[in-house]
Amino acid sequence: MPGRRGLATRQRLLECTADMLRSTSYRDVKVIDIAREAGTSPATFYQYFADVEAAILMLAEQMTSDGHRLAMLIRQGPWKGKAGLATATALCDTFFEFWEEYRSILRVMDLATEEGDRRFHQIRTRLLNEVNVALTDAVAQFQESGRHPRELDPTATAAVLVSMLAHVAAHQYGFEFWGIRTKDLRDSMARQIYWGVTGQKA
Amino acid sequence: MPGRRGLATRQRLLECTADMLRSTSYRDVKVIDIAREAGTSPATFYQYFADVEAAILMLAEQMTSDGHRLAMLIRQGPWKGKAGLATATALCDTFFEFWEEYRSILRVMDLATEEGDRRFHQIRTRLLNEVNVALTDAVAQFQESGRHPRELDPTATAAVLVSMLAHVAAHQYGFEFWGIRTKDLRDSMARQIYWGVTGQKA
DNA sequence: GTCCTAAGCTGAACCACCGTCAGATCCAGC
DNA sequence: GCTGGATCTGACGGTGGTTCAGCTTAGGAC
Repeated sequence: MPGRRGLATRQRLLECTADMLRSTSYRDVKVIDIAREAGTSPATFYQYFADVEAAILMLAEQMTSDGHRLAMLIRQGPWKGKAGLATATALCDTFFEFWEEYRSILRVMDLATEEGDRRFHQIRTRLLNEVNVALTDAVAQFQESGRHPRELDPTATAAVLVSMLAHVAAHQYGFEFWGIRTKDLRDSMARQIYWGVTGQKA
Repeated sequence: MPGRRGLATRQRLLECTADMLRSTSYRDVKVIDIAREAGTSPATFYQYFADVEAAILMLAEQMTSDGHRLAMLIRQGPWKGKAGLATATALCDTFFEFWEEYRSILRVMDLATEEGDRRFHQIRTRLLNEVNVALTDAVAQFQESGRHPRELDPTATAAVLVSMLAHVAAHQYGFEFWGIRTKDLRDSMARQIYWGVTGQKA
Protein backbone atom coordinates (compact mmCIF):
# COMPACT_ATOMS: atom_id res chain seq x y z
CA MET A 1 0.00 0.00 0.00
CA PRO A 2 1.79 3.15 -1.17
CA GLY A 3 1.38 6.42 0.69
CA ARG A 4 0.65 9.84 -0.72
CA ARG A 5 4.04 10.37 -2.34
CA GLY A 6 4.08 6.85 -3.72
CA LEU A 7 0.67 7.23 -5.27
CA ALA A 8 1.77 10.43 -6.97
CA THR A 9 4.84 8.70 -8.41
CA ARG A 10 2.80 5.75 -9.60
CA GLN A 11 0.32 8.08 -11.27
CA ARG A 12 3.15 9.95 -12.95
CA LEU A 13 4.58 6.67 -14.23
CA LEU A 14 1.16 5.65 -15.54
CA GLU A 15 0.78 8.92 -17.39
CA CYS A 16 4.22 8.60 -18.92
CA THR A 17 3.43 5.04 -19.94
CA ALA A 18 0.29 6.27 -21.68
CA ASP A 19 2.34 9.00 -23.37
CA MET A 20 4.98 6.57 -24.59
CA LEU A 21 2.27 4.28 -25.86
CA ARG A 22 0.77 7.12 -27.84
CA SER A 23 4.04 8.05 -29.51
CA THR A 24 5.87 4.71 -29.75
CA SER A 25 5.10 1.27 -31.07
CA TYR A 26 4.05 -1.11 -28.30
CA ARG A 27 7.01 -3.34 -29.05
CA ASP A 28 9.41 -0.46 -28.45
CA VAL A 29 8.00 0.93 -25.22
CA LYS A 30 10.92 0.51 -22.79
CA VAL A 31 10.89 0.79 -19.02
CA ILE A 32 13.95 2.98 -19.15
CA ASP A 33 12.22 5.50 -21.41
CA ILE A 34 9.15 5.67 -19.21
CA ALA A 35 11.38 6.21 -16.19
CA ARG A 36 13.42 8.91 -17.93
CA GLU A 37 10.23 10.67 -19.02
CA ALA A 38 8.94 10.56 -15.46
CA GLY A 39 12.25 11.88 -14.12
CA THR A 40 12.94 8.80 -12.09
CA SER A 41 14.98 5.60 -12.28
CA PRO A 42 13.93 2.28 -13.81
CA ALA A 43 14.14 0.69 -10.36
CA THR A 44 11.31 2.92 -9.19
CA PHE A 45 9.11 1.68 -12.01
CA TYR A 46 9.58 -1.88 -10.80
CA GLN A 47 8.43 -0.89 -7.34
CA TYR A 48 4.97 -0.23 -8.70
CA PHE A 49 4.65 -2.51 -11.70
CA ALA A 50 5.96 -5.96 -12.50
CA ASP A 51 6.53 -4.95 -16.12
CA VAL A 52 5.26 -2.59 -18.81
CA GLU A 53 2.22 -4.79 -19.40
CA ALA A 54 1.15 -4.44 -15.79
CA ALA A 55 1.15 -0.66 -16.13
CA ILE A 56 -0.90 -0.80 -19.31
CA LEU A 57 -3.25 -3.21 -17.58
CA MET A 58 -3.86 -0.60 -14.92
CA LEU A 59 -4.49 2.05 -17.56
CA ALA A 60 -6.98 -0.32 -19.16
CA GLU A 61 -8.74 -0.71 -15.84
CA GLN A 62 -9.08 3.05 -15.49
CA MET A 63 -10.52 3.12 -18.98
CA THR A 64 -13.12 0.48 -18.18
CA SER A 65 -14.76 2.62 -15.53
CA ASP A 66 -15.34 5.26 -18.21
CA GLY A 67 -17.02 2.66 -20.43
CA HIS A 68 -20.37 2.58 -18.71
CA ARG A 69 -21.70 5.39 -20.84
CA LEU A 70 -21.66 3.11 -23.87
CA ALA A 71 -24.13 0.66 -22.33
CA MET A 72 -26.12 3.48 -20.77
CA LEU A 73 -26.85 4.94 -24.17
CA ILE A 74 -28.26 1.65 -25.41
CA ARG A 75 -30.49 1.12 -22.39
CA GLN A 76 -31.84 4.64 -22.22
CA GLY A 77 -32.35 5.37 -25.88
CA PRO A 78 -35.61 4.64 -27.68
CA TRP A 79 -35.24 2.04 -30.43
CA LYS A 80 -38.53 2.36 -32.32
CA GLY A 81 -38.87 4.24 -35.58
CA LYS A 82 -36.90 7.37 -36.45
CA ALA A 83 -35.79 7.90 -32.87
CA GLY A 84 -34.32 4.40 -32.96
CA LEU A 85 -32.10 5.31 -35.90
CA ALA A 86 -31.04 8.41 -34.00
CA THR A 87 -30.11 6.26 -30.99
CA ALA A 88 -28.05 3.98 -33.25
CA THR A 89 -26.30 7.03 -34.73
CA ALA A 90 -25.54 8.43 -31.29
CA LEU A 91 -24.15 5.05 -30.29
CA CYS A 92 -21.75 5.11 -33.24
CA ASP A 93 -20.60 8.61 -32.36
CA THR A 94 -20.00 7.65 -28.77
CA PHE A 95 -17.94 4.64 -29.86
CA PHE A 96 -15.87 6.87 -32.14
CA GLU A 97 -15.24 9.27 -29.26
CA PHE A 98 -14.38 6.53 -26.83
CA TRP A 99 -11.95 4.88 -29.21
CA GLU A 100 -10.40 8.23 -30.00
CA GLU A 101 -9.71 8.82 -26.34
CA TYR A 102 -8.30 5.40 -25.53
CA ARG A 103 -6.99 4.30 -28.92
CA SER A 104 -3.47 3.36 -27.84
CA ILE A 105 -4.62 1.33 -24.86
CA LEU A 106 -7.37 -0.39 -26.78
CA ARG A 107 -5.05 -1.63 -29.49
CA VAL A 108 -2.72 -3.21 -26.96
CA MET A 109 -5.72 -4.70 -25.18
CA ASP A 110 -6.93 -6.20 -28.44
CA LEU A 111 -3.54 -7.70 -29.26
CA ALA A 112 -3.05 -9.14 -25.78
CA THR A 113 -6.56 -10.55 -25.79
CA GLU A 114 -5.95 -12.27 -29.10
CA GLU A 115 -2.66 -13.60 -27.78
CA GLY A 116 -4.60 -15.32 -25.04
CA ASP A 117 -3.77 -13.00 -22.15
CA ARG A 118 -6.37 -13.68 -19.47
CA ARG A 119 -6.06 -10.38 -17.65
CA PHE A 120 -6.59 -8.26 -20.72
CA HIS A 121 -9.33 -10.54 -21.90
CA GLN A 122 -11.12 -10.05 -18.61
CA ILE A 123 -10.91 -6.29 -18.87
CA ARG A 124 -12.10 -6.39 -22.45
CA THR A 125 -15.03 -8.49 -21.33
CA ARG A 126 -15.88 -6.07 -18.52
CA LEU A 127 -15.86 -3.24 -21.04
CA LEU A 128 -17.80 -4.82 -23.86
CA ASN A 129 -19.96 -7.38 -22.09
CA GLU A 130 -22.02 -4.61 -20.56
CA VAL A 131 -22.62 -3.18 -24.02
CA ASN A 132 -23.38 -6.60 -25.37
CA VAL A 133 -25.93 -7.41 -22.68
CA ALA A 134 -27.69 -4.08 -23.19
CA LEU A 135 -27.85 -4.67 -26.93
CA THR A 136 -28.96 -8.28 -26.44
CA ASP A 137 -31.90 -7.07 -24.35
CA ALA A 138 -32.87 -4.59 -27.02
CA VAL A 139 -32.73 -7.24 -29.75
CA ALA A 140 -34.65 -9.79 -27.65
CA GLN A 141 -37.43 -7.27 -27.06
CA PHE A 142 -37.98 -6.80 -30.78
CA GLN A 143 -37.65 -10.51 -31.42
CA GLU A 144 -40.55 -11.18 -29.06
CA SER A 145 -42.73 -8.74 -30.92
CA GLY A 146 -42.27 -10.96 -33.98
CA ARG A 147 -40.67 -8.71 -36.60
CA HIS A 148 -37.31 -10.38 -36.16
CA PRO A 149 -36.14 -13.78 -37.49
CA ARG A 150 -36.79 -16.22 -34.66
CA GLU A 151 -33.90 -18.50 -35.45
CA LEU A 152 -31.21 -15.93 -34.69
CA ASP A 153 -29.53 -15.88 -31.28
CA PRO A 154 -29.91 -12.32 -29.95
CA THR A 155 -26.64 -12.58 -28.02
CA ALA A 156 -24.79 -13.46 -31.21
CA THR A 157 -26.46 -10.61 -33.09
CA ALA A 158 -25.43 -8.20 -30.34
CA ALA A 159 -21.86 -9.56 -30.41
CA VAL A 160 -21.67 -9.08 -34.15
CA LEU A 161 -22.86 -5.48 -33.88
CA VAL A 162 -20.46 -4.66 -31.05
CA SER A 163 -17.61 -6.14 -33.10
CA MET A 164 -18.56 -3.90 -35.98
CA LEU A 165 -18.59 -0.84 -33.74
CA ALA A 166 -15.25 -1.68 -32.15
CA HIS A 167 -13.47 -2.46 -35.38
CA VAL A 168 -14.74 0.48 -37.39
CA ALA A 169 -13.94 2.83 -34.51
CA ALA A 170 -10.45 1.35 -34.28
CA HIS A 171 -9.72 1.72 -37.98
CA GLN A 172 -11.47 5.01 -38.57
CA TYR A 173 -8.32 6.71 -39.81
CA GLY A 174 -7.44 3.81 -42.05
CA PHE A 175 -10.75 4.24 -43.78
CA GLU A 176 -10.41 7.99 -44.04
CA PHE A 177 -6.96 7.66 -45.50
CA TRP A 178 -8.62 5.46 -48.03
CA GLY A 179 -11.31 7.97 -49.00
CA ILE A 180 -14.23 6.90 -46.85
CA ARG A 181 -15.65 9.63 -44.65
CA THR A 182 -16.31 8.99 -41.00
CA LYS A 183 -19.79 10.41 -41.38
CA ASP A 184 -20.63 7.87 -44.09
CA LEU A 185 -19.22 5.05 -42.00
CA ARG A 186 -21.34 6.19 -39.12
CA ASP A 187 -24.51 6.35 -41.16
CA SER A 188 -23.99 2.93 -42.73
CA MET A 189 -23.14 1.44 -39.38
CA ALA A 190 -26.13 3.07 -37.68
CA ARG A 191 -28.37 1.56 -40.33
CA GLN A 192 -26.90 -1.90 -39.77
CA ILE A 193 -27.41 -1.55 -36.04
CA TYR A 194 -30.97 -0.37 -36.47
CA TRP A 195 -31.67 -3.34 -38.71
CA GLY A 196 -29.94 -5.73 -36.36
CA VAL A 197 -31.80 -4.52 -33.31
CA THR A 198 -35.30 -3.96 -34.69
CA GLY A 199 -35.39 -6.31 -37.67
CA GLN A 200 -36.93 -3.52 -39.72
CA LYS A 201 -36.01 -0.96 -42.34
CA ALA A 202 -35.83 2.62 -41.12
CA MET B 1 19.60 -12.04 -54.63
CA PRO B 2 20.15 -15.20 -52.61
CA GLY B 3 20.90 -18.53 -54.31
CA ARG B 4 19.35 -21.91 -53.63
CA ARG B 5 20.89 -22.45 -50.22
CA GLY B 6 20.14 -18.88 -49.18
CA LEU B 7 16.51 -19.15 -50.19
CA ALA B 8 16.14 -22.34 -48.17
CA THR B 9 17.65 -20.67 -45.10
CA ARG B 10 15.43 -17.64 -45.49
CA GLN B 11 12.37 -19.86 -45.80
CA ARG B 12 13.39 -21.79 -42.69
CA LEU B 13 13.79 -18.54 -40.79
CA LEU B 14 10.38 -17.38 -41.98
CA GLU B 15 8.76 -20.60 -40.81
CA CYS B 16 10.44 -20.36 -37.44
CA THR B 17 9.31 -16.76 -37.15
CA ALA B 18 5.74 -17.86 -37.83
CA ASP B 19 6.12 -20.62 -35.23
CA MET B 20 7.45 -18.26 -32.59
CA LEU B 21 4.65 -15.85 -33.33
CA ARG B 22 2.13 -18.61 -32.77
CA SER B 23 3.53 -19.61 -29.41
CA THR B 24 4.90 -16.33 -28.05
CA SER B 25 3.58 -12.84 -27.49
CA TYR B 26 4.63 -10.48 -30.29
CA ARG B 27 6.47 -8.32 -27.80
CA ASP B 28 8.62 -11.27 -26.74
CA VAL B 29 9.58 -12.67 -30.13
CA LYS B 30 13.39 -12.35 -30.16
CA VAL B 31 15.78 -12.75 -33.07
CA ILE B 32 17.94 -15.04 -31.00
CA ASP B 33 15.07 -17.46 -30.37
CA ILE B 34 14.13 -17.58 -34.03
CA ALA B 35 17.75 -18.27 -34.94
CA ARG B 36 18.10 -20.99 -32.29
CA GLU B 37 14.89 -22.61 -33.49
CA ALA B 38 16.18 -22.54 -37.07
CA GLY B 39 19.49 -24.01 -35.98
CA THR B 40 21.47 -21.00 -37.12
CA SER B 41 23.03 -17.90 -35.65
CA PRO B 42 21.37 -14.50 -35.15
CA ALA B 43 23.81 -12.98 -37.61
CA THR B 44 22.32 -15.14 -40.34
CA PHE B 45 18.88 -13.78 -39.57
CA TYR B 46 20.14 -10.26 -40.16
CA GLN B 47 21.45 -11.25 -43.55
CA TYR B 48 17.92 -11.76 -44.75
CA PHE B 49 15.82 -9.42 -42.64
CA ALA B 50 16.43 -6.01 -41.17
CA ASP B 51 14.52 -6.98 -38.03
CA VAL B 52 11.72 -9.22 -36.78
CA GLU B 53 9.10 -6.91 -38.24
CA ALA B 54 10.59 -7.30 -41.71
CA ALA B 55 10.22 -11.07 -41.47
CA ILE B 56 6.61 -10.79 -40.34
CA LEU B 57 6.00 -8.34 -43.15
CA MET B 58 7.15 -10.96 -45.60
CA LEU B 59 4.88 -13.55 -44.03
CA ALA B 60 2.03 -11.08 -44.35
CA GLU B 61 2.83 -10.66 -48.02
CA GLN B 62 2.66 -14.42 -48.58
CA MET B 63 -0.69 -14.38 -46.82
CA THR B 64 -2.07 -11.67 -49.08
CA SER B 65 -1.70 -13.77 -52.16
CA ASP B 66 -3.95 -16.36 -50.54
CA GLY B 67 -6.55 -13.68 -49.87
CA HIS B 68 -8.02 -13.51 -53.36
CA ARG B 69 -10.50 -16.26 -52.60
CA LEU B 70 -12.32 -13.92 -50.24
CA ALA B 71 -13.14 -11.42 -52.97
CA MET B 72 -13.77 -14.18 -55.49
CA LEU B 73 -16.57 -15.58 -53.38
CA ILE B 74 -18.32 -12.23 -53.30
CA ARG B 75 -18.06 -11.67 -57.04
CA GLN B 76 -19.09 -15.14 -58.08
CA GLY B 77 -21.87 -15.81 -55.60
CA PRO B 78 -25.49 -14.95 -56.32
CA TRP B 79 -26.89 -12.32 -53.95
CA LYS B 80 -30.62 -12.51 -54.62
CA GLY B 81 -33.08 -14.36 -52.39
CA LYS B 82 -32.24 -17.52 -50.48
CA ALA B 83 -29.08 -18.16 -52.51
CA GLY B 84 -27.90 -14.69 -51.45
CA LEU B 85 -28.14 -15.63 -47.79
CA ALA B 86 -26.19 -18.80 -48.60
CA THR B 87 -23.48 -16.72 -50.27
CA ALA B 88 -23.29 -14.48 -47.20
CA THR B 89 -23.01 -17.54 -44.98
CA ALA B 90 -20.25 -19.02 -47.12
CA LEU B 91 -18.43 -15.70 -46.95
CA CYS B 92 -18.52 -15.80 -43.16
CA ASP B 93 -17.18 -19.36 -43.13
CA THR B 94 -14.36 -18.45 -45.48
CA PHE B 95 -13.41 -15.50 -43.29
CA PHE B 96 -13.36 -17.76 -40.24
CA GLU B 97 -11.09 -20.22 -42.04
CA PHE B 98 -8.78 -17.54 -43.33
CA TRP B 99 -8.39 -15.94 -39.92
CA GLU B 100 -7.85 -19.33 -38.35
CA GLU B 101 -4.98 -20.00 -40.69
CA TYR B 102 -3.25 -16.63 -40.39
CA ARG B 103 -4.42 -15.53 -36.94
CA SER B 104 -1.00 -14.73 -35.49
CA ILE B 105 0.11 -12.72 -38.50
CA LEU B 106 -3.17 -10.87 -38.79
CA ARG B 107 -3.09 -9.67 -35.21
CA VAL B 108 0.38 -8.21 -35.64
CA MET B 109 -0.73 -6.63 -38.91
CA ASP B 110 -3.71 -5.06 -37.17
CA LEU B 111 -1.60 -3.67 -34.36
CA ALA B 112 1.07 -2.30 -36.67
CA THR B 113 -1.58 -0.75 -38.91
CA GLU B 114 -3.21 0.99 -35.97
CA GLU B 115 0.21 2.19 -34.85
CA GLY B 116 0.57 3.94 -38.17
CA ASP B 117 2.99 1.55 -39.87
CA ARG B 118 2.74 2.28 -43.58
CA ARG B 119 4.04 -1.07 -44.81
CA PHE B 120 1.60 -3.13 -42.82
CA HIS B 121 -1.18 -0.73 -43.66
CA GLN B 122 -0.47 -1.20 -47.34
CA ILE B 123 -0.61 -4.97 -47.03
CA ARG B 124 -3.81 -4.77 -45.06
CA THR B 125 -5.25 -2.59 -47.79
CA ARG B 126 -4.18 -5.02 -50.51
CA LEU B 127 -5.87 -7.82 -48.61
CA LEU B 128 -9.12 -6.13 -47.67
CA ASN B 129 -9.54 -3.53 -50.39
CA GLU B 130 -10.24 -6.24 -52.91
CA VAL B 131 -12.96 -7.61 -50.66
CA ASN B 132 -14.29 -4.15 -50.07
CA VAL B 133 -14.49 -3.30 -53.76
CA ALA B 134 -16.27 -6.55 -54.55
CA LEU B 135 -18.76 -5.91 -51.79
CA THR B 136 -19.20 -2.28 -52.84
CA ASP B 137 -20.13 -3.41 -56.34
CA ALA B 138 -22.68 -5.83 -54.96
CA VAL B 139 -24.23 -3.15 -52.76
CA ALA B 140 -24.26 -0.58 -55.56
CA GLN B 141 -26.10 -3.00 -57.84
CA PHE B 142 -28.93 -3.41 -55.35
CA GLN B 143 -28.96 0.28 -54.60
CA GLU B 144 -29.63 1.03 -58.27
CA SER B 145 -32.59 -1.32 -58.28
CA GLY B 146 -34.13 0.92 -55.63
CA ARG B 147 -34.69 -1.32 -52.63
CA HIS B 148 -31.78 0.24 -50.79
CA PRO B 149 -31.62 3.58 -48.96
CA ARG B 150 -30.20 6.02 -51.54
CA GLU B 151 -28.45 8.22 -49.02
CA LEU B 152 -25.98 5.55 -47.89
CA ASP B 153 -22.50 5.39 -49.41
CA PRO B 154 -22.04 1.83 -50.74
CA THR B 155 -18.29 1.95 -50.09
CA ALA B 156 -18.92 2.81 -46.45
CA THR B 157 -21.49 0.05 -46.13
CA ALA B 158 -19.01 -2.43 -47.58
CA ALA B 159 -16.31 -1.19 -45.22
CA VAL B 160 -18.58 -1.63 -42.24
CA LEU B 161 -19.42 -5.18 -43.26
CA VAL B 162 -15.79 -6.11 -43.89
CA SER B 163 -14.89 -4.70 -40.46
CA MET B 164 -17.55 -6.86 -38.91
CA LEU B 165 -16.22 -9.96 -40.67
CA ALA B 166 -12.62 -9.24 -39.72
CA HIS B 167 -13.32 -8.48 -36.09
CA VAL B 168 -15.69 -11.35 -35.41
CA ALA B 169 -13.29 -13.77 -37.12
CA ALA B 170 -10.44 -12.41 -35.03
CA HIS B 171 -12.26 -12.75 -31.74
CA GLN B 172 -14.08 -15.97 -32.45
CA TYR B 173 -12.52 -17.77 -29.48
CA GLY B 174 -13.20 -14.86 -27.17
CA PHE B 175 -16.87 -15.17 -28.01
CA GLU B 176 -16.91 -18.93 -27.61
CA PHE B 177 -15.20 -18.68 -24.26
CA TRP B 178 -18.04 -16.40 -23.38
CA GLY B 179 -20.77 -18.82 -24.40
CA ILE B 180 -21.58 -17.66 -27.93
CA ARG B 181 -21.35 -20.39 -30.54
CA THR B 182 -19.48 -19.77 -33.76
CA LYS B 183 -22.43 -21.07 -35.71
CA ASP B 184 -24.74 -18.47 -34.16
CA LEU B 185 -22.22 -15.72 -34.82
CA ARG B 186 -22.01 -16.83 -38.41
CA ASP B 187 -25.76 -16.86 -38.89
CA SER B 188 -26.26 -13.45 -37.31
CA MET B 189 -23.41 -12.04 -39.33
CA ALA B 190 -24.65 -13.58 -42.56
CA ARG B 191 -28.03 -11.97 -41.97
CA GLN B 192 -26.44 -8.56 -41.39
CA ILE B 193 -24.43 -8.95 -44.58
CA TYR B 194 -27.45 -9.99 -46.57
CA TRP B 195 -29.35 -6.97 -45.28
CA GLY B 196 -26.43 -4.68 -45.92
CA VAL B 197 -25.92 -5.86 -49.47
CA THR B 198 -29.50 -6.27 -50.69
CA GLY B 199 -31.42 -3.90 -48.43
CA GLN B 200 -34.01 -6.61 -47.90
CA LYS B 201 -35.09 -9.17 -45.34
CA ALA B 202 -34.27 -12.77 -46.16
C1' DG C 1 14.90 23.16 15.61
C1' DT C 2 16.37 18.26 15.99
C1' DC C 3 15.81 13.58 15.78
C1' DC C 4 13.81 9.35 14.19
C1' DT C 5 11.58 6.17 11.25
C1' DA C 6 9.24 4.36 7.61
C1' DA C 7 8.40 5.27 2.94
C1' DG C 8 10.41 6.04 -1.19
C1' DC C 9 14.25 6.25 -4.38
C1' DT C 10 18.49 4.94 -6.91
C1' DG C 11 23.43 3.49 -8.32
C1' DA C 12 25.49 -0.26 -9.63
C1' DA C 13 25.77 -4.81 -11.03
C1' DC C 14 24.65 -8.66 -13.84
C1' DC C 15 22.52 -10.71 -17.64
C1' DA C 16 19.99 -11.12 -22.19
C1' DC C 17 19.46 -9.41 -26.56
C1' DC C 18 20.64 -6.34 -30.49
C1' DG C 19 23.04 -5.54 -34.63
C1' DT C 20 27.70 -5.62 -36.98
C1' DC C 21 31.96 -7.25 -39.04
C1' DA C 22 35.93 -9.79 -40.05
C1' DG C 23 37.05 -14.07 -40.95
C1' DA C 24 35.75 -19.14 -41.52
C1' DT C 25 33.20 -22.51 -44.21
C1' DC C 26 30.85 -24.43 -48.08
C1' DC C 27 30.06 -25.82 -52.73
C1' DA C 28 29.50 -25.37 -57.93
C1' DG C 29 32.15 -25.32 -61.76
C1' DC C 30 36.48 -25.97 -63.73
C1' DG D 1 41.57 -30.77 -55.84
C1' DC D 2 41.36 -25.75 -56.59
C1' DT D 3 39.12 -21.46 -56.71
C1' DG D 4 35.78 -17.63 -56.13
C1' DG D 5 31.67 -16.25 -54.71
C1' DA D 6 27.90 -17.37 -51.65
C1' DT D 7 26.84 -18.34 -47.08
C1' DC D 8 27.51 -18.70 -42.26
C1' DT D 9 29.26 -17.59 -37.57
C1' DG D 10 32.03 -16.12 -33.28
C1' DA D 11 32.72 -12.42 -30.89
C1' DC D 12 32.08 -7.72 -29.51
C1' DG D 13 30.40 -3.02 -28.05
C1' DG D 14 26.10 -1.14 -26.84
C1' DT D 15 21.37 -0.83 -24.88
C1' DG D 16 17.74 -2.31 -22.00
C1' DG D 17 15.82 -5.54 -18.21
C1' DT D 18 15.65 -6.54 -13.49
C1' DT D 19 17.37 -6.82 -8.73
C1' DC D 20 19.04 -5.35 -4.31
C1' DA D 21 21.56 -3.09 -0.81
C1' DG D 22 21.97 1.14 0.76
C1' DC D 23 20.87 6.17 0.49
C1' DT D 24 17.46 10.12 0.78
C1' DT D 25 13.39 12.36 2.22
C1' DA D 26 9.04 13.59 4.38
C1' DG D 27 6.87 14.54 8.24
C1' DG D 28 5.50 13.35 13.10
C1' DA D 29 7.22 13.44 18.09
C1' DC D 30 9.47 15.96 21.19
